[in-house]
Amino acid sequence: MKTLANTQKKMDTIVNLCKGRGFIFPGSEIYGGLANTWDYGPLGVELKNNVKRAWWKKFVQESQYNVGIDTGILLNPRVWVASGHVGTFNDPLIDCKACKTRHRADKLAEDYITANGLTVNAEAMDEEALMKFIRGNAVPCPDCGKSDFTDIRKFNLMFKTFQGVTEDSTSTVYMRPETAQGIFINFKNVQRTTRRKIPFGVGQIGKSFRNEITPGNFTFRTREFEQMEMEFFCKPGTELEWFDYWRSFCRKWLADLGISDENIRMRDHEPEELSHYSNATTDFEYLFPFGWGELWGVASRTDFDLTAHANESGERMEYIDQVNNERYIPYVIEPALGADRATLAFLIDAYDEEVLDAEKDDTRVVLRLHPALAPFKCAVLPLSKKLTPAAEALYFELQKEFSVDFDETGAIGKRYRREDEIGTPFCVTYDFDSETDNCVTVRERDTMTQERIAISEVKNYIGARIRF
RNA sequence: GCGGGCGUAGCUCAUCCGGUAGAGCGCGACCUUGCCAAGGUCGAGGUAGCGAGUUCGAGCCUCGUCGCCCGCUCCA
Repeated sequence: MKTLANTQKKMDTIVNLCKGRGFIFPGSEIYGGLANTWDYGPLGVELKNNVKRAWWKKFVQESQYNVGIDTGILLNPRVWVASGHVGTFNDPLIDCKACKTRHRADKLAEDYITANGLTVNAEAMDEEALMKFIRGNAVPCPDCGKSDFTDIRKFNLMFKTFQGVTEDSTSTVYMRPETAQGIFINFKNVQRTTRRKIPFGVGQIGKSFRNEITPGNFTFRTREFEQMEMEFFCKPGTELEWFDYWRSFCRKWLADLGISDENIRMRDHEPEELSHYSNATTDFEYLFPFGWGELWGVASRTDFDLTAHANESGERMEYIDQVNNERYIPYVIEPALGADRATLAFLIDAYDEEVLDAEKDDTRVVLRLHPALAPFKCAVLPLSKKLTPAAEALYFELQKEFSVDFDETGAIGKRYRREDEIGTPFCVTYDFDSETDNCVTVRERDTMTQERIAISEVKNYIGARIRF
């Protein structure tokens, strides 16, 4: 079995499969679309839900440490002051009128100051001061050398909207750019109500919004996206042990769901690359057709967030260890995974083209998805339309247990192919003998092998094979 | 925002010099077959992105507009 190389051609193939079979559609299509928005279709929503379910199962349901939460997309704006998003998500941008390139005004000023050995501080300048400095010193454009810039425009990476019916500044709220802060601000609520002792974690799945300047690469980078994040609270000094623990845990989760080892790499951030709040960060990168892209960021965030919220809100964010009679602000390990990216990675990794007969140009397209992720767990296929009523009875029965497809049109081989293409791991064929022997043929996607199974056993047979 | 490309059926595309739209695949029905695609017959589906202009006549020429894609700027 040869896997198609991860090329742009493969990306196009995946996008077409997604559009053609109902995994992912371009957003707002009948209105001509809306750039970089995507809608999950009937198969896509099953796949993505399964990815989320698989995450929740391992990170919350089965975890001895963790619990779940679901917090608001709209939070008090001060949350974002505390987290630093209001400050750092505002980049002052200007365009060079001569060569039409775009620059960050603060960077321009800073570079000019360094180059000319000046002693002023660009960081301390506000918008107006920056503009004055750039115009006053005729700071040149690094691309064309001229000094002819537009005014500064603020580019806020947070989506802004208004709470209440009046659009005045006092009612401004932001749509969260990450789910993490909803967890931090509920740290005390969760700890108190669950009576958890450190270490423990809180997981959350939900949408986040970032006004990215350059989205793209299908669902890899979109302005509206879904995250699966966990904040794990531990005692200061133990954070690097837990950092390693959760890195391995994440790695195993990916492997267990069938992601190819050679398509995953772990990249540790260099000290100078680390965010201001982090003392260690590892990116899990997946080899997408467009190159290595971040899939999962595992960061040791120290006590940055809880301390920031303590300062901004005036609330104490300490944990009181009653056994050892000590109190401290916990350190945090954060594994943050994009649900859309993960879904895309699973799709790409599962995609396979199997040449069955080169001469006849006969190629089987197979999505080798882990059965737990597959949109349909099985398809019920009556061998003849005459058998539809009896096959339907089985279909309705199985549907109570898991998602099942039903297809009565076309040759049986063609129907197998259709199911292969959408990753259905099992096909249940109801034939003329089924009427008398009460058995059906269960055909497997990966091996194309068949087994005769009693109708009463089908539910258990498949049920046992789709578990994760 | 700038530069480039594109917009005809669900998909891929054709339509020669402007003469009121066609194929393959896919889809559906029926027949045939009856466990691994492509058999036969029939069929559904298009205001050529939208608008204006030129012309006797525009998918094709001109202008505008909308949208998408690719690059660049940027991405705690």
